[in-house]
Amino acid sequence: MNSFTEENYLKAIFKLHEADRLAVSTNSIAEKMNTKAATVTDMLKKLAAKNLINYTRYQGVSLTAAGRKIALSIIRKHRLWELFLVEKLNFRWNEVHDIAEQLEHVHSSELVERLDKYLGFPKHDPHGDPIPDNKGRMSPSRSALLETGEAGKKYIMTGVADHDSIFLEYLDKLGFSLGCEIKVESITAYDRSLHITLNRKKTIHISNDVARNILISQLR
Amino acid sequence: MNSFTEENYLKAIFKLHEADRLAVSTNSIAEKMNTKAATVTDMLKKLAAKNLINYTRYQGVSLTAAGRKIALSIIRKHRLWELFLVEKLNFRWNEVHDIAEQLEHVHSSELVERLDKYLGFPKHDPHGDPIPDNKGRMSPSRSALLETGEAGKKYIMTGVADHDSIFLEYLDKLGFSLGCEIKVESITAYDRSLHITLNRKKTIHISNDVARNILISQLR
DNA sequence: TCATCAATTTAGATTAATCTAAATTAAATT
DNA sequence: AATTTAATTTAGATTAATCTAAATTGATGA
Repeated sequence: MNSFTEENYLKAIFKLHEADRLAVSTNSIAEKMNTKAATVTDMLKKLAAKNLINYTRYQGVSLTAAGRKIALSIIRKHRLWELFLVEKLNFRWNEVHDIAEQLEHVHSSELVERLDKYLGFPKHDPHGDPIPDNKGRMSPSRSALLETGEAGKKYIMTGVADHDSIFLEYLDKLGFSLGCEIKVESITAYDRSLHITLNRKKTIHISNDVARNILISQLR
Repeated sequence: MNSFTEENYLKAIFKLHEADRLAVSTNSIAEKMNTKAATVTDMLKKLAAKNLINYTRYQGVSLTAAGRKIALSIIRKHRLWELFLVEKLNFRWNEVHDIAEQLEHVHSSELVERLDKYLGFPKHDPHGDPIPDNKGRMSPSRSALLETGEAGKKYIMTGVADHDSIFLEYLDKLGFSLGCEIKVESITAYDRSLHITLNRKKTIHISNDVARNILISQLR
Protein backbone atom coordinates (compact mmCIF):
# COMPACT_ATOMS: atom_id res chain seq x y z
CA MET A 1 0.00 0.00 0.00
CA ASN A 2 1.13 3.56 -0.69
CA SER A 3 1.00 6.42 1.78
CA PHE A 4 -1.21 9.47 1.36
CA THR A 5 1.93 11.44 0.60
CA GLU A 6 3.03 9.12 -2.18
CA GLU A 7 -0.45 9.23 -3.66
CA ASN A 8 -0.39 13.02 -3.62
CA TYR A 9 2.96 13.14 -5.40
CA LEU A 10 1.69 10.79 -8.11
CA LYS A 11 -1.42 12.90 -8.56
CA ALA A 12 0.66 16.08 -8.79
CA ILE A 13 2.95 14.54 -11.41
CA PHE A 14 -0.04 13.37 -13.41
CA LYS A 15 -1.62 16.82 -13.39
CA LEU A 16 1.59 18.63 -14.25
CA HIS A 17 2.15 16.30 -17.16
CA GLU A 18 -1.44 16.81 -18.27
CA ALA A 19 -0.98 20.59 -18.25
CA ASP A 20 2.11 20.68 -20.49
CA ARG A 21 2.98 17.34 -22.06
CA LEU A 22 6.64 17.56 -21.03
CA ALA A 23 8.72 15.66 -18.52
CA VAL A 24 7.85 17.01 -15.08
CA SER A 25 10.53 18.97 -13.21
CA THR A 26 11.47 18.71 -9.57
CA ASN A 27 10.76 22.40 -9.00
CA SER A 28 7.31 22.29 -10.53
CA ILE A 29 6.41 19.41 -8.24
CA ALA A 30 7.81 21.27 -5.24
CA GLU A 31 5.70 24.29 -6.08
CA LYS A 32 2.53 22.27 -6.58
CA MET A 33 3.05 20.24 -3.41
CA ASN A 34 4.08 23.24 -1.34
CA THR A 35 7.35 21.70 -0.27
CA LYS A 36 11.02 22.14 -1.06
CA ALA A 37 12.91 20.72 -4.03
CA ALA A 38 15.13 18.65 -1.75
CA THR A 39 12.09 16.95 -0.31
CA VAL A 40 10.82 16.20 -3.78
CA THR A 41 14.12 14.63 -4.82
CA ASP A 42 13.94 12.24 -1.87
CA MET A 43 10.39 11.27 -2.75
CA LEU A 44 11.25 10.79 -6.43
CA LYS A 45 13.89 8.28 -5.48
CA LYS A 46 11.39 6.44 -3.37
CA LEU A 47 8.73 6.38 -6.09
CA ALA A 48 11.32 5.28 -8.65
CA ALA A 49 12.37 2.41 -6.37
CA LYS A 50 8.73 1.32 -6.35
CA ASN A 51 8.60 1.55 -10.14
CA LEU A 52 5.88 4.18 -10.08
CA ILE A 53 7.88 6.80 -11.99
CA ASN A 54 10.72 6.94 -14.53
CA TYR A 55 13.46 9.02 -13.00
CA THR A 56 17.04 9.90 -13.94
CA ARG A 57 18.88 12.58 -12.02
CA TYR A 58 18.44 16.08 -13.43
CA GLN A 59 16.13 14.79 -16.17
CA GLY A 60 12.67 15.23 -14.67
CA VAL A 61 10.14 12.43 -14.29
CA SER A 62 7.23 10.68 -15.96
CA LEU A 63 4.76 8.17 -14.58
CA THR A 64 5.09 4.46 -15.33
CA ALA A 65 1.92 2.54 -16.21
CA ALA A 66 1.64 1.50 -12.55
CA GLY A 67 2.09 5.08 -11.33
CA ARG A 68 -0.43 6.39 -13.84
CA LYS A 69 -2.95 3.83 -12.72
CA ILE A 70 -2.67 4.95 -9.11
CA ALA A 71 -2.85 8.64 -10.06
CA LEU A 72 -6.00 8.03 -12.08
CA SER A 73 -7.63 6.06 -9.28
CA ILE A 74 -7.00 8.96 -6.89
CA ILE A 75 -8.45 11.44 -9.38
CA ARG A 76 -11.42 9.14 -9.92
CA LYS A 77 -12.11 9.04 -6.21
CA HIS A 78 -11.63 12.77 -5.81
CA ARG A 79 -14.11 13.61 -8.53
CA LEU A 80 -16.68 11.05 -7.46
CA TRP A 81 -16.58 12.34 -3.89
CA GLU A 82 -16.88 15.94 -5.11
CA LEU A 83 -19.97 15.02 -7.03
CA PHE A 84 -21.38 13.16 -4.04
CA LEU A 85 -20.87 16.21 -1.84
CA VAL A 86 -22.62 18.50 -4.30
CA GLU A 87 -25.41 16.18 -5.47
CA LYS A 88 -26.28 14.40 -2.25
CA LEU A 89 -25.12 16.65 0.56
CA ASN A 90 -25.91 19.96 -1.17
CA PHE A 91 -22.49 21.51 -0.88
CA ARG A 92 -21.65 24.22 -3.38
CA TRP A 93 -18.99 23.61 -6.03
CA ASN A 94 -16.49 25.89 -4.30
CA GLU A 95 -16.76 24.08 -0.97
CA VAL A 96 -15.93 20.53 -1.92
CA HIS A 97 -12.27 20.48 -2.93
CA ASP A 98 -10.64 20.28 0.50
CA ILE A 99 -13.00 17.60 1.74
CA ALA A 100 -12.49 15.52 -1.40
CA GLU A 101 -8.72 15.86 -0.91
CA GLN A 102 -9.18 13.81 2.23
CA LEU A 103 -11.83 11.39 0.97
CA GLU A 104 -9.76 10.50 -2.10
CA HIS A 105 -7.31 8.62 0.12
CA VAL A 106 -9.81 6.19 1.59
CA HIS A 107 -8.78 2.75 0.41
CA SER A 108 -11.59 0.47 -0.71
CA SER A 109 -12.25 -0.39 -4.31
CA GLU A 110 -15.65 -1.75 -3.33
CA LEU A 111 -16.53 1.65 -1.88
CA VAL A 112 -15.54 3.49 -5.05
CA GLU A 113 -17.53 1.18 -7.28
CA ARG A 114 -20.61 1.46 -5.11
CA LEU A 115 -20.30 5.22 -4.90
CA ASP A 116 -19.99 5.36 -8.69
CA LYS A 117 -23.16 3.30 -9.05
CA TYR A 118 -24.98 5.36 -6.40
CA LEU A 119 -24.23 8.49 -8.39
CA GLY A 120 -25.38 6.87 -11.64
CA PHE A 121 -21.96 6.32 -13.25
CA PRO A 122 -21.38 10.02 -13.85
CA LYS A 123 -18.97 11.24 -16.53
CA HIS A 124 -18.16 14.66 -15.04
CA ASP A 125 -17.60 16.20 -11.64
CA PRO A 126 -19.23 19.45 -10.41
CA HIS A 127 -16.53 21.52 -12.14
CA GLY A 128 -16.97 19.79 -15.47
CA ASP A 129 -13.84 17.68 -15.17
CA PRO A 130 -14.11 14.15 -16.55
CA ILE A 131 -14.28 11.27 -14.08
CA PRO A 132 -12.00 8.34 -15.03
CA ASP A 133 -13.79 4.98 -15.12
CA ASN A 134 -12.50 2.01 -13.14
CA LYS A 135 -10.13 1.15 -16.00
CA GLY A 136 -8.64 4.65 -15.86
CA ARG A 137 -10.33 5.82 -19.06
CA MET A 138 -11.83 9.28 -19.26
CA SER A 139 -13.04 11.64 -21.96
CA PRO A 140 -10.23 13.94 -23.03
CA SER A 141 -12.32 17.05 -22.33
CA ARG A 142 -10.65 19.13 -25.04
CA SER A 143 -12.74 22.19 -24.38
CA ALA A 144 -11.98 25.65 -25.64
CA LEU A 145 -11.55 28.65 -23.39
CA LEU A 146 -14.11 31.42 -23.34
CA GLU A 147 -11.36 33.93 -24.18
CA THR A 148 -11.25 32.35 -27.67
CA GLY A 149 -15.01 32.88 -28.16
CA GLU A 150 -16.21 35.01 -31.09
CA ALA A 151 -18.57 37.93 -30.89
CA GLY A 152 -22.13 36.96 -31.85
CA LYS A 153 -21.68 33.25 -31.16
CA LYS A 154 -23.26 31.07 -28.47
CA TYR A 155 -21.52 28.54 -26.24
CA ILE A 156 -22.22 26.14 -23.40
CA MET A 157 -20.10 26.28 -20.26
CA THR A 158 -18.43 22.89 -19.81
CA GLY A 159 -16.02 23.52 -16.99
CA VAL A 160 -13.42 25.72 -15.31
CA ALA A 161 -9.65 25.86 -15.65
CA ASP A 162 -9.10 27.47 -12.26
CA HIS A 163 -10.57 25.49 -9.36
CA ASP A 164 -9.84 28.02 -6.66
CA SER A 165 -12.71 28.56 -4.23
CA ILE A 166 -12.55 32.35 -4.56
CA PHE A 167 -12.87 32.13 -8.34
CA LEU A 168 -15.75 29.65 -8.21
CA GLU A 169 -17.62 31.74 -5.71
CA TYR A 170 -17.16 34.76 -7.95
CA LEU A 171 -18.52 32.84 -10.93
CA ASP A 172 -21.51 31.83 -8.83
CA LYS A 173 -22.20 35.43 -7.97
CA LEU A 174 -21.98 36.47 -11.62
CA GLY A 175 -24.55 33.80 -12.49
CA PHE A 176 -22.34 31.19 -14.14
CA SER A 177 -23.04 27.50 -13.65
CA LEU A 178 -22.08 24.32 -15.45
CA GLY A 179 -24.12 23.95 -18.65
CA CYS A 180 -25.27 27.55 -18.82
CA GLU A 181 -25.57 29.24 -22.19
CA ILE A 182 -23.05 31.98 -22.88
CA LYS A 183 -23.55 34.38 -25.80
CA VAL A 184 -20.56 36.59 -26.60
CA GLU A 185 -21.96 40.01 -27.44
CA SER A 186 -18.74 41.92 -27.97
CA ILE A 187 -15.05 41.84 -27.25
CA THR A 188 -13.09 44.92 -26.21
CA ALA A 189 -9.92 45.03 -28.29
CA TYR A 190 -7.94 46.99 -25.72
CA ASP A 191 -8.03 44.51 -22.81
CA ARG A 192 -9.80 41.54 -24.41
CA SER A 193 -12.60 41.81 -21.87
CA LEU A 194 -16.02 40.51 -22.93
CA HIS A 195 -19.65 41.48 -22.81
CA ILE A 196 -21.67 38.28 -22.58
CA THR A 197 -25.27 37.24 -22.03
CA LEU A 198 -25.94 34.34 -19.64
CA ASN A 199 -28.94 32.07 -20.34
CA ARG A 200 -30.48 34.78 -22.58
CA LYS A 201 -31.29 36.75 -19.44
CA LYS A 202 -28.44 38.67 -17.98
CA THR A 203 -25.76 40.66 -19.78
CA ILE A 204 -22.52 41.17 -17.88
CA HIS A 205 -18.97 42.28 -18.41
CA ILE A 206 -16.03 40.00 -17.56
CA SER A 207 -12.27 40.45 -17.75
CA ASN A 208 -10.04 38.33 -19.93
CA ASP A 209 -8.62 36.84 -16.70
CA VAL A 210 -12.02 35.36 -16.02
CA ALA A 211 -12.68 34.36 -19.64
CA ARG A 212 -9.37 32.53 -19.71
CA ASN A 213 -10.55 30.23 -16.92
CA ILE A 214 -13.93 29.22 -18.28
CA LEU A 215 -14.21 26.18 -20.54
CA ILE A 216 -16.81 26.14 -23.29
CA SER A 217 -18.05 24.09 -26.20
CA GLN A 218 -19.73 25.59 -29.25
CA LEU A 219 -23.52 25.57 -29.32
CA ARG A 220 -24.97 24.77 -32.72
CA MET B 1 -5.21 19.54 14.72
CA ASN B 2 -4.64 16.00 15.97
CA SER B 3 -3.15 13.17 13.95
CA PHE B 4 -5.08 10.05 12.98
CA THR B 5 -2.96 8.18 15.49
CA GLU B 6 -3.83 10.50 18.33
CA GLU B 7 -7.51 10.26 17.44
CA ASN B 8 -7.29 6.48 17.49
CA TYR B 9 -5.67 6.45 20.92
CA LEU B 10 -8.40 8.71 22.30
CA LYS B 11 -11.07 6.50 20.81
CA ALA B 12 -9.44 3.39 22.27
CA ILE B 13 -9.21 4.96 25.72
CA PHE B 14 -12.85 6.01 25.54
CA LYS B 15 -13.99 2.52 24.61
CA LEU B 16 -11.86 0.78 27.21
CA HIS B 17 -13.23 3.10 29.88
CA GLU B 18 -16.77 2.47 28.61
CA ALA B 19 -16.26 -1.31 28.91
CA ASP B 20 -15.14 -1.32 32.58
CA ARG B 21 -15.49 2.03 34.30
CA LEU B 22 -11.92 1.91 35.69
CA ALA B 23 -8.81 3.92 34.87
CA VAL B 24 -7.42 2.57 31.60
CA SER B 25 -4.08 0.73 31.75
CA THR B 26 -1.15 1.08 29.38
CA ASN B 27 -1.23 -2.61 28.52
CA SER B 28 -4.92 -2.65 27.68
CA ILE B 29 -4.39 0.25 25.29
CA ALA B 30 -1.41 -1.52 23.73
CA GLU B 31 -3.51 -4.62 23.17
CA LYS B 32 -6.43 -2.71 21.67
CA MET B 33 -4.18 -0.63 19.41
CA ASN B 34 -2.01 -3.56 18.39
CA THR B 35 1.20 -1.90 19.48
CA LYS B 36 3.69 -2.24 22.32
CA ALA B 37 3.39 -0.79 25.83
CA ALA B 38 6.46 1.39 25.30
CA THR B 39 4.81 3.01 22.31
CA VAL B 40 1.70 3.68 24.34
CA THR B 41 3.67 5.33 27.12
CA ASP B 42 5.20 7.74 24.62
CA MET B 43 1.81 8.59 23.21
CA LEU B 44 0.27 9.04 26.65
CA LYS B 45 2.88 11.67 27.47
CA LYS B 46 2.07 13.44 24.27
CA LEU B 47 -1.68 13.37 24.86
CA ALA B 48 -1.19 14.52 28.45
CA ALA B 49 0.94 17.44 27.23
CA LYS B 50 -2.00 18.42 25.02
CA ASN B 51 -4.38 18.14 27.98
CA LEU B 52 -6.43 15.42 26.33
CA ILE B 53 -5.87 12.84 29.07
CA ASN B 54 -5.13 12.74 32.80
CA TYR B 55 -1.96 10.77 33.24
CA THR B 56 0.37 10.00 36.15
CA ARG B 57 3.09 7.41 35.71
CA TYR B 58 2.06 3.86 36.61
CA GLN B 59 -1.49 5.02 37.41
CA GLY B 60 -3.34 4.52 34.13
CA VAL B 61 -5.25 7.25 32.32
CA SER B 62 -8.63 8.88 31.89
CA LEU B 63 -9.87 11.35 29.30
CA THR B 64 -10.19 15.05 30.07
CA ALA B 65 -13.31 16.86 28.87
CA ALA B 66 -11.39 17.92 25.75
CA GLY B 67 -10.19 14.37 25.07
CA ARG B 68 -13.65 12.97 25.60
CA LYS B 69 -15.09 15.46 23.16
CA ILE B 70 -12.68 14.39 20.44
CA ALA B 71 -13.26 10.69 21.13
CA LEU B 72 -17.01 11.18 20.86
CA SER B 73 -16.70 13.12 17.63
CA ILE B 74 -14.68 10.26 16.11
CA ILE B 75 -17.24 7.73 17.26
CA ARG B 76 -20.03 9.92 15.89
CA LYS B 77 -18.36 10.05 12.49
CA HIS B 78 -17.60 6.33 12.50
CA ARG B 79 -21.21 5.38 13.20
CA LEU B 80 -22.70 7.89 10.77
CA TRP B 81 -20.44 6.64 7.99
CA GLU B 82 -21.29 3.02 8.81
CA LEU B 83 -24.96 3.83 8.50
CA PHE B 84 -24.35 5.67 5.24
CA LEU B 85 -22.52 2.67 3.82
CA VAL B 86 -25.32 0.29 4.76
CA GLU B 87 -28.32 2.52 4.02
CA LYS B 88 -27.16 4.30 0.91
CA LEU B 89 -24.48 2.11 -0.64
CA ASN B 90 -26.03 -1.24 0.30
CA PHE B 91 -23.09 -2.67 2.14
CA ARG B 92 -23.83 -5.39 4.63
CA TRP B 93 -23.29 -4.74 8.35
CA ASN B 94 -20.19 -6.91 8.48
CA GLU B 95 -18.45 -5.05 5.64
CA VAL B 96 -18.48 -1.49 6.90
CA HIS B 97 -16.16 -1.36 9.87
CA ASP B 98 -12.80 -1.08 8.10
CA ILE B 99 -14.03 1.55 5.68
CA ALA B 100 -15.57 3.61 8.48
CA GLU B 101 -12.24 3.39 10.34
CA GLN B 102 -10.81 5.47 7.52
CA LEU B 103 -13.75 7.78 6.94
CA GLU B 104 -13.97 8.70 10.62
CA HIS B 105 -10.72 10.68 10.30
CA VAL B 106 -11.93 13.04 7.60
CA HIS B 107 -11.92 16.50 9.15
CA SER B 108 -14.90 18.70 8.32
CA SER B 109 -17.63 19.47 10.80
CA GLU B 110 -19.80 20.76 7.97
CA LEU B 111 -19.52 17.35 6.30
CA VAL B 112 -20.58 15.51 9.45
CA GLU B 113 -23.58 17.74 10.04
CA ARG B 114 -24.74 17.39 6.45
CA LEU B 115 -24.23 13.63 6.51
CA ASP B 116 -26.25 13.46 9.73
CA LYS B 117 -29.07 15.43 8.11
CA TYR B 118 -28.88 13.34 4.92
CA LEU B 119 -29.36 10.21 6.99
CA GLY B 120 -32.29 11.78 8.88
CA PHE B 121 -30.53 12.42 12.21
CA PRO B 122 -30.31 8.72 13.08
CA LYS B 123 -29.96 7.53 16.68
CA HIS B 124 -28.30 4.16 16.00
CA ASP B 125 -25.76 2.67 13.62
CA PRO B 126 -26.22 -0.62 11.69
CA HIS B 127 -25.05 -2.63 14.70
CA GLY B 128 -27.46 -0.96 17.08
CA ASP B 129 -24.83 1.24 18.70
CA PRO B 130 -25.98 4.74 19.62
CA ILE B 131 -24.72 7.66 17.53
CA PRO B 132 -23.55 10.64 19.62
CA ASP B 133 -25.15 13.95 18.58
CA ASN B 134 -23.03 16.98 17.76
CA LYS B 135 -22.88 17.89 21.45
CA GLY B 136 -21.50 14.43 22.27
CA ARG B 137 -24.73 13.17 23.84
CA MET B 138 -25.93 9.65 23.15
CA SER B 139 -28.44 7.23 24.57
CA PRO B 140 -26.77 4.98 27.13
CA SER B 141 -27.88 1.80 25.32
CA ARG B 142 -28.30 -0.20 28.49
CA SER B 143 -29.44 -3.36 26.74
CA ALA B 144 -29.55 -6.82 28.22
CA LEU B 145 -27.73 -9.80 26.69
CA LEU B 146 -29.69 -12.61 25.08
CA GLU B 147 -27.94 -15.07 27.44
CA THR B 148 -30.02 -13.53 30.26
CA GLY B 149 -33.29 -14.14 28.37
CA GLU B 150 -35.95 -16.33 29.98
CA ALA B 151 -37.66 -19.31 28.41
CA GLY B 152 -41.07 -18.42 26.99
CA LYS B 153 -40.38 -14.69 26.72
CA LYS B 154 -40.06 -12.54 23.61
CA TYR B 155 -37.40 -9.93 22.89
CA ILE B 156 -36.27 -7.50 20.20
CA MET B 157 -32.69 -7.59 19.00
CA THR B 158 -31.19 -4.15 19.65
CA GLY B 159 -27.52 -4.69 18.87
CA VAL B 160 -24.40 -6.81 19.13
CA ALA B 161 -21.61 -6.86 21.69
CA ASP B 162 -19.09 -8.44 19.31
CA HIS B 163 -18.53 -6.42 16.11
CA ASP B 164 -16.25 -8.91 14.40
CA SER B 165 -17.08 -9.48 10.74
CA ILE B 166 -17.04 -13.27 11.13
CA PHE B 167 -19.57 -13.10 13.94
CA LEU B 168 -21.85 -10.68 12.08
CA GLU B 169 -21.78 -12.80 8.96
CA TYR B 170 -22.69 -15.84 11.03
CA LEU B 171 -25.62 -13.98 12.57
CA ASP B 172 -26.76 -13.02 9.08
CA LYS B 173 -26.69 -16.62 7.99
CA LEU B 174 -28.69 -17.70 11.03
CA GLY B 175 -31.32 -15.09 10.16
CA PHE B 176 -30.64 -12.45 12.79
CA SER B 177 -30.99 -8.79 11.98
CA LEU B 178 -31.40 -5.61 13.98
CA GLY B 179 -34.97 -5.32 15.26
CA CYS B 180 -35.88 -8.95 14.71
CA GLU B 181 -38.15 -10.68 17.21
CA ILE B 182 -36.49 -13.38 19.31
CA LYS B 183 -38.60 -15.81 21.33
CA VAL B 184 -36.65 -17.94 23.77
CA GLU B 185 -38.17 -21.42 23.58
CA SER B 186 -35.92 -23.28 25.98
CA ILE B 187 -32.54 -23.09 27.65
CA THR B 188 -30.29 -26.12 28.01
CA ALA B 189 -29.02 -26.18 31.58
CA TYR B 190 -25.82 -28.06 30.77
CA ASP B 191 -24.20 -25.54 28.38
CA ARG B 192 -26.64 -22.65 28.58
CA SER B 193 -27.33 -22.94 24.86
CA LEU B 194 -30.73 -21.72 23.64
CA HIS B 195 -33.52 -22.78 21.34
CA ILE B 196 -35.06 -19.63 19.92
CA THR B 197 -37.61 -18.66 17.30
CA LEU B 198 -36.77 -15.74 14.98
CA ASN B 199 -39.62 -13.56 13.71
CA ARG B 200 -42.15 -16.32 14.54
CA LYS B 201 -40.82 -18.28 11.59
CA LYS B 202 -37.63 -20.12 12.13
CA THR B 203 -36.53 -22.05 15.21
CA ILE B 204 -32.79 -22.46 15.68
CA HIS B 205 -30.28 -23.51 18.26
CA ILE B 206 -27.49 -21.16 19.36
CA SER B 207 -24.60 -21.54 21.80
CA ASN B 208 -24.20 -19.38 24.86
CA ASP B 209 -21.15 -17.84 23.16
CA VAL B 210 -23.48 -16.41 20.55
CA ALA B 211 -26.23 -15.47 23.03
CA ARG B 212 -23.68 -13.56 25.09
CA ASN B 213 -22.97 -11.25 22.17
CA ILE B 214 -26.51 -10.33 21.19
CA LEU B 215 -28.19 -7.33 22.81
CA ILE B 216 -31.93 -7.38 23.41
CA SER B 217 -34.75 -5.42 24.95
CA GLN B 218 -37.88 -6.96 26.35
CA LEU B 219 -40.93 -7.04 24.09
CA ARG B 220 -44.14 -6.28 25.85
C1' DT C 1 8.70 -7.00 55.97
C1' DC C 2 10.86 -8.29 52.03
C1' DA C 3 11.47 -10.81 47.80
C1' DT C 4 9.38 -11.62 43.51
C1' DC C 5 6.79 -10.65 39.57
C1' DA C 6 4.16 -8.30 36.39
C1' DA C 7 3.21 -3.83 34.60
C1' DT C 8 5.18 0.20 33.18
C1' DT C 9 8.62 3.37 31.87
C1' DT C 10 13.12 4.80 30.01
C1' DA C 11 16.91 4.47 26.77
C1' DG C 12 18.42 4.09 22.42
C1' DA C 13 17.28 2.89 17.48
C1' DT C 14 14.60 2.99 13.11
C1' DT C 15 11.61 4.75 9.28
C1' DA C 16 8.97 8.29 6.71
C1' DA C 17 8.62 12.89 5.55
C1' DT C 18 10.33 17.01 5.99
C1' DC C 19 13.82 20.99 6.33
C1' DT C 20 18.30 24.17 5.44
C1' DA C 21 22.60 24.76 3.55
C1' DA C 22 26.16 23.23 0.66
C1' DA C 23 27.64 20.87 -3.45
C1' DT C 24 26.90 19.47 -8.09
C1' DT C 25 25.25 19.47 -12.78
C1' DA C 26 23.08 21.01 -17.01
C1' DA C 27 21.84 24.87 -19.66
C1' DA C 28 22.51 29.52 -21.21
C1' DT C 29 25.53 33.37 -22.29
C1' DT C 30 29.42 35.50 -23.61
C1' DA D 1 35.03 26.93 -25.12
C1' DA D 2 34.71 29.04 -20.73
C1' DT D 3 31.90 31.05 -17.44
C1' DT D 4 27.85 32.06 -15.11
C1' DT D 5 23.42 30.85 -13.53
C1' DA D 6 19.61 28.25 -12.30
C1' DA D 7 17.94 23.75 -11.26
C1' DT D 8 18.78 19.81 -8.85
C1' DT D 9 20.86 16.77 -5.70
C1' DT D 10 23.41 15.48 -1.51
C1' DA D 11 24.50 15.94 3.35
C1' DG D 12 23.08 16.35 7.72
C1' DA D 13 19.17 17.45 11.01
C1' DT D 14 14.41 17.21 12.90
C1' DT D 15 9.81 15.31 14.23
C1' DA D 16 6.24 11.64 14.78
C1' DA D 17 5.41 7.04 15.55
C1' DT D 18 7.19 2.97 16.23
C1' DC D 19 10.32 -0.87 18.06
C1' DT D 20 13.49 -3.91 21.45
C1' DA D 21 15.86 -4.37 25.51
C1' DA D 22 16.90 -2.77 29.96
C1' DA D 23 15.55 -0.44 34.15
C1' DT D 24 12.11 0.83 37.41
C1' DT D 25 7.97 0.67 40.16
C1' DG D 26 3.93 -1.05 42.61
C1' DA D 27 1.49 -4.96 44.16
C1' DT D 28 1.44 -9.74 45.98
C1' DG D 29 2.21 -13.25 48.95
C1' DA D 30 5.49 -15.87 51.83
